[in-house]
Amino acid sequence: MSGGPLLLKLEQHDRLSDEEKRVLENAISRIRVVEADEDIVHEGDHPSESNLLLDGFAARYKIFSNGRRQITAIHVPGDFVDLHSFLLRAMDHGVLALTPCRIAVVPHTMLERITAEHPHLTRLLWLNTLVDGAIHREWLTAMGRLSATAHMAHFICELFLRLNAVGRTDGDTIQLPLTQAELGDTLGLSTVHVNRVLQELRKEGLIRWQGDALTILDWERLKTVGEFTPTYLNLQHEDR
Amino acid sequence: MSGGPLLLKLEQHDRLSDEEKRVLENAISRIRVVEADEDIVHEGDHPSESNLLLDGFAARYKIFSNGRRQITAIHVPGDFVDLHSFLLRAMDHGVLALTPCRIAVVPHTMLERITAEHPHLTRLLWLNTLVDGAIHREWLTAMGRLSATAHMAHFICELFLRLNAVGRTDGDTIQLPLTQAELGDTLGLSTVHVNRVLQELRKEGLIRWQGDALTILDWERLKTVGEFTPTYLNLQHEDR
DNA sequence: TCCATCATATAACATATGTGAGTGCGAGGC
DNA sequence: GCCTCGCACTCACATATGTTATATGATGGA
Repeated sequence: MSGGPLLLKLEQHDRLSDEEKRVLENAISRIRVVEADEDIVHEGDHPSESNLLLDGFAARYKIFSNGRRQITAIHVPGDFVDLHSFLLRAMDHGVLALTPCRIAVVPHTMLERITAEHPHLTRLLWLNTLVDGAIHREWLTAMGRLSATAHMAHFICELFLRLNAVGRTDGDTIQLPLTQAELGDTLGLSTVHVNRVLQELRKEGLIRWQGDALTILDWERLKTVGEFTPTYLNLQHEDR
Repeated sequence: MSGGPLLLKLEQHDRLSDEEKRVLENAISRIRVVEADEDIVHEGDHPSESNLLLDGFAARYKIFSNGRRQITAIHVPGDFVDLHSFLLRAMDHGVLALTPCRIAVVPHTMLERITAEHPHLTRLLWLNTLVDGAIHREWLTAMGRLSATAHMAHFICELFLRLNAVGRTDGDTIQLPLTQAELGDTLGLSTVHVNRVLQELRKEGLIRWQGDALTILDWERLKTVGEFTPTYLNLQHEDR
């Protein structure tokens, strides 16, 4: 049952047969726990297993020599943080636990077996990495063409919907366990500017953020400010 | 034989059996030609086939209501410009022909057949979309954390290597059939600033660019300026 | 041959965002 | 109960990049 969140997520895209569910659950070799601020996978590793996040928040990131950092993805429960390492082999980035994380480990040998024997399940796993790609593209357009404020609004909208899709929202509030510095690394902004932008969203009455709890106060206006349309998240159900 | 460039590209990653090659070639239903500045696929489409670029340059892009545009990928011969539509179903972006393009069309029914019958080939196609994702991540870090000049240098290095991998370089020069406005849409810059940055790279003796022909005059320094390391392109050969 | 069009190039100016420094608060260690 | 330490927050100032406008030259159509 430990594969719960992944099942939940794959089933958003398409129906799974009972056998497929069983195969997925059997693919998990063990459960791992990673402390906050530790790497789940290191850049440059050649992992022989992939990590499915069951609980907690994680981030994919790249670091430059001089310490600048860019976060390229934020992961929430149900996300396969490094499914791509199955075929890409070398990690071109690290994956960091932003909070304590509970993780289901899936050996690549099991993934290889799935690709050999379960075409439909294979397509759903492939699809999973394609949605990652779609999110990357959306982030690229937000980074390239939105103001810092709009980008922040966009990010919050996305994260809300992704958490909502795995049942991790509480009304209009979500847990956002990032520091402002980490948010800056995510959006490509300085920490100072992240703070300015947050003040603005608060002053406009769009969000409240205290401790870890972020509440969307005006969903419609936040969406407008962030020029957000959720189609790229592929949260609808289709045959694949 | 029309699948030539794709074979070339898939074989960079791993060896293809003769049967796999045959299957791929038979998957192509027809050859299409698309004029420059026309869409190869429209945003919002639900295509029933995917497009493999044989000749020409193409760009994936998103447009905002007010006309701002962001290009999220530049495609060169050998690239599958919309393989993801096989599973994502709806196009979350358009694909534009930057030059006249010759394209091999692969029906999704054939892809489905491949996933059912040819696991290894399926993994290589999946891998292809994963490399797209790796490039997206690299672009995200370049957008978020590099100066405009460094970003431009990085982009040029990448494009050079990708063209080189499919035999489309001529010594140190490549064809770069983009306008400065298109380059701006690619890098998230204004046209004016693209021009400034190009002047700088020229003044520094790093590149020459006349007409379509871009020559890298000082590869080492260009790499340094762009903080470029090519591992993310996955141009080495491994078993998958 | 002329004209319209488009791309490059440059200038003057506006502004969004970065930088460096410092304050204050709250949590956790001893 | 004190002392760090990290984090949120703010200020003054610097600068990279955007904006608007204009000139110039190449290209292709009528």
